[in-house]
Order: sequence, then structure tokens, then C-alpha cells
Amino acid sequence: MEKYVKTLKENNLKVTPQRIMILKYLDSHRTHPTADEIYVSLKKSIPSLSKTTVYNSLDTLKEHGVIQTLSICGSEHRYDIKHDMHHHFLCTKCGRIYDIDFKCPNVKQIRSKIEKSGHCIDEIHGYFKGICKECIKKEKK
Amino acid sequence: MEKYVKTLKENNLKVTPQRIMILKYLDSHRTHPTADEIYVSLKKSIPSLSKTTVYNSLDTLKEHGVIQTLSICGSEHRYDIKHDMHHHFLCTKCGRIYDIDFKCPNVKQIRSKIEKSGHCIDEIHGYFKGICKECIKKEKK
DNA sequence: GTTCGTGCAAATCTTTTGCAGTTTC
DNA sequence: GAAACTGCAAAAGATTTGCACGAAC
Repeated sequence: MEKYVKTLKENNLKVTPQRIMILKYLDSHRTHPTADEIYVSLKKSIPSLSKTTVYNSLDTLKEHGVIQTLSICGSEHRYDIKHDMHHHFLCTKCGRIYDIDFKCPNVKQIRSKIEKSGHCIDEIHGYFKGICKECIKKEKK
Repeated sequence: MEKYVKTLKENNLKVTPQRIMILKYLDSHRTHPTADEIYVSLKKSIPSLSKTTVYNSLDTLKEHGVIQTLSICGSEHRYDIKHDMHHHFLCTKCGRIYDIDFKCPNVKQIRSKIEKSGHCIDEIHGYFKGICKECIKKEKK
């Protein structure tokens, strides 16, 4: 709990129960939830919670670089707490998004190659699409 | 022109002027347009065009793997004709998305590393974020 | 002639905005 | 007490749906 308070204070953000709970939710649910999923889940413990607050908080946290929106598009934005460098795998069958914890062996090489184009790179994200473990299992049956 | 007719026929899709124009637009505008941008632009040459048709056609073309939606999220989907393997660079300043034509030197390595997790990979996409060439130029002034 | 595609209007879903009241520091 | 945050209601924006008519094969 203190962890989230600390994160907020470090970013000069006011510490509110709503923000703490949103951070906690994202930290403990690495499922890349949508704003609505977060809202529905937290509404149970904070009945007064409004969706506007969820959107506001997510926007603010994103601006401060605490969380990020996933770049795997559907119709809804998906949120992800920033932790160690990781990538994402989208199952085109069930729609689940998995974290892929792996360090690209040649980030430096990629970076220098691309920066030759004149752009300046801040972030590198890998997106992989295919059929996930679980769906492969189901198919076999 | 024949090119697009061929693509449609190969996919057992009916050849309509709307579809041809949408394909042509995506092929000649590698700017990753939104459905609305395509609609506004084509409306000039096909006044009867409806946005529903644009959405329908894009969906159909996507299902048949002729085009893809970009996985760099904003509030709108962005469409991209499938050509040689390429990646994308998003400028966080101006919002422009650039094609990055480069072959990752160790795709095989990445693939085998990730497939150890049990998932089956079909597509690999690289997303890079930063400040683009043009915005860097402007800043210097 | 049948199947598939188009285009309109309405509906739906997600996100944003304006604002009054409340909380945090 | 000032500045920032919350939550409501309404608005805005993007996409989808139902359906009648028309075009493609």
C-alpha cells in the first residue's frame, strides 16, 4: 500500500483512495485491463467511484509515466503498469494479451539502425500475434 | 488498377468501385489513415460513398489479410496495406506514424525464444516511440 | 436469380468536457 | 485557504447494427 502512496508522492500527485486502488489494481492484475474493467472491479470496494475518475486517474498516471497504454488496438484502450522492460503477445483467437518478459538481445543495434533515419527513439515495444498456449491446448482436444 | 481487381478476385471478394478505390488509397497513401480520412478523401470522387461502406470494406479486407490495423493506439483505428515486413515509429510530439523498413537481424532467435513459452507466433511487429526527424528540426530553430 | 455489397438512419460504446462540490496538503 | 481531485450529467466521437435497395457474378 505504501508503495503506491510513494509512487504518487514522487510524482507530486495528491494521494487519494481512488488513485491508490487503481494503481494497486494495475499492479496486481497484469491482464492489461480496460478502463471499464478497472471501474467495474473497483466499484465494489468504492461504491461512489465514477468512471470519469478512472479515466482521469489513468490519464494522469500515464502522463507521469507510471503506467502506459498498450499499443495493441481493439476498440478500447488497455492499461499496463510500467515494470521491467517487457513485450506483448496477442492471441488472435481468444484476445488475451500476455506479457512477454524477454530482453531483446540487440536493442542497441536496432536503435542505432533506426536512428539513422533521423528520428530519436525513446521506447521500443515488441508486439507478437499468434495463437496462445491455452488455445493450442483446446484445439488439440 | 488491375492490381486491386486481382487482389479482390484472389480473395473471392466481389469487385466494386468502392473497394478498388479504398485499396488504391491505402496503397498510395502510406500514412496509416483512419477510416474517416479515407472516407473524406474518397467522398470527392465517389459522392455516394458512405462511411459504413468504408468500415465494411476495411473489415473485410482485414479479415482476408490484405490490410492490417495498426497497433499504435489513439482513439481511432489506423489502417495499413500489408506490404514487405515493416515496423512503425510513432512521434509522440506530432502524432505522425512512420514506416520503418528494416528487417530485424535476429527474428529467428526472437521467435524461438518466445515460442518456448508455448505460444505460436504468426506476426512480429516492432513499435518505436520518440521524436521524429521533422520535430527535431523544428525544435532546433 | 441468388448472393453479396452499399448506404441510410439509428443505436451503441468509449472517451471527453463542463461544472459544482469535496478533499488533500 | 488554494490548488487539485472527484463525480455527475451531458456531449462528442468512433464504430456497429438493422434493413431496404442495388450491383456483381
